[in-house]
Amino acid sequence: MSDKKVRVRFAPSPTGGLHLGGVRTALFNYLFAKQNNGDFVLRIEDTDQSRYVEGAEQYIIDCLNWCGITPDESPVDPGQYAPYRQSERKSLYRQYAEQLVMQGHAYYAFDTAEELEKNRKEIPNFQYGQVYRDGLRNSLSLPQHEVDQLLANHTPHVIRIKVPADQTVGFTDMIRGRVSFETNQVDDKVLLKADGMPTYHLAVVVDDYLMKISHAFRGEEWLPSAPVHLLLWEYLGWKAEMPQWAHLPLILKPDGHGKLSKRDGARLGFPVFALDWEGSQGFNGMGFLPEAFINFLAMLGWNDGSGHEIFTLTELVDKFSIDRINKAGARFDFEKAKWFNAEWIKKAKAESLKAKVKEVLTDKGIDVKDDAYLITVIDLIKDRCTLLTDFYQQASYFFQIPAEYDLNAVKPKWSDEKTAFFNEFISILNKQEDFTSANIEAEFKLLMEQKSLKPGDVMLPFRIMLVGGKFGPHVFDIATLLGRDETINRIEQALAAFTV
RNA sequence: GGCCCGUUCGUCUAGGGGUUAGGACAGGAGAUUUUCAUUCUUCAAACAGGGGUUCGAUUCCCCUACGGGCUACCA
Repeated sequence: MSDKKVRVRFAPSPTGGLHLGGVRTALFNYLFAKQNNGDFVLRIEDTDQSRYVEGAEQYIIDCLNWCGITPDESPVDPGQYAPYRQSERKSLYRQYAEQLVMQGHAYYAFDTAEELEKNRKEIPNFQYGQVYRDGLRNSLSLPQHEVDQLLANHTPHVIRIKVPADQTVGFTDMIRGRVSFETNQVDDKVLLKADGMPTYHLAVVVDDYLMKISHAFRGEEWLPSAPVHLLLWEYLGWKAEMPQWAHLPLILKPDGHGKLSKRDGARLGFPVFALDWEGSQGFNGMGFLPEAFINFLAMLGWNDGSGHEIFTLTELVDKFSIDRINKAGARFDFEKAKWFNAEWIKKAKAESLKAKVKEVLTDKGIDVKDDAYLITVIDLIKDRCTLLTDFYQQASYFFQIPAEYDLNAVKPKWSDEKTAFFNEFISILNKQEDFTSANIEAEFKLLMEQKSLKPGDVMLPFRIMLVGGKFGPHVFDIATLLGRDETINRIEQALAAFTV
């Protein structure tokens, strides 16, 4: 690999969209490529057209872009090895499949789906391989003239790899080390389907070779099919150029058993997609910062050993190392994901949050006119927001009078003295020259003492008058920001509501 | 069933032949803030089991158990 440029490919299937595991694979691919000044290639795996979802391809690109990952080569930005959609490379695959047949490493199989179904049902541990292939309808078992006849008649058929007997094939995984398989356990996988499309097995080998891929990261679920790929690299005569593989640990369900699936999101109330997809809300829509999303995804199965957990994409590129990727699957923890987001919001400058917060507020019908005012508000409240959507609850009262008050917190203990206090406070505010937080607070406390009231008697009511509830930053800071007129207005409105 | 991969607090993990087995999230308690958060302090919480190897194994090896993945003309 030293004399070869690093080229890493990410090959998502557009049939199911991009979920958590997919984005993480993309991320690790990207980190490794960038760290080695290599290329990050996006190849779209649409071999099964029947399951293709309209718009999926653009969705994948949007997801990567949202995460800050830009492919060096992709269907929209092709490089010298274009095209990058498998469906557009269809003609390439047949010749290699036929070549394998010619060399005796593959064969034509004419069995129908029903016949195979029947065998699988009736024969325990049936697999299309060396044990049963002679009794099935293929170019190995049938006489040559019959095979020629079937082919001439365009009888539907597939091309299968002929897996050899009694061999051990193995490779060194970048994460797991030596992994090996007995060929006797491997079945004759289909390489070319009856419709002429390649299966993943053929396509991935041919494309990785033609696109000069040097390293390939994929999910652990692919490990069992590695021997087929190994054999293919060997039979095609490209063994020396086979990429190095890394099989990533799976992301598991937060509860119960198995790998994380789309249904888990709906069931447990968290996103499994980066962006909204097929009617389910993504991390973006739920109020996650892409920086936080990437950060927490990277830490799911990897760490730099320092104990640090907050990293930017750039830092990740710098620190990333394959040997620090874990072997075991990681359970997805939404609480931890939210913690990452809260950390990123706290860390962010108000200015960089502005556009996103504005969008959240606008969606809720709040018209933000003054950007400088918004910046001040964001600085005041961002430490108490976990998701971007929290900015609505935390900021709305800076822009509109509370729609309702937490009356339970004030009404039971309300008294005429308190009404008098606030009426008097209004007239003080009217006369006050400097409407600063400190001044208002001083006046408030002075009046409080004159009236022999305790802070507990009037501080909370004042907050509820301005905010509507028991939350938010220092109440006098809020009053200053609202301004004299609005503060007085809110006291008056609330007084009316409290004394009904 | 067969094959492959894995196994440290509830979760994500650090560590690695001799450690009080460390951190983070979540949880408990407290301080600060006369709101809610933030922040800070603090508590509880783990090496799957059995055999080896060794003066000594959580760490290395084997077995078992458990978990996961694959076993399609899906990826």
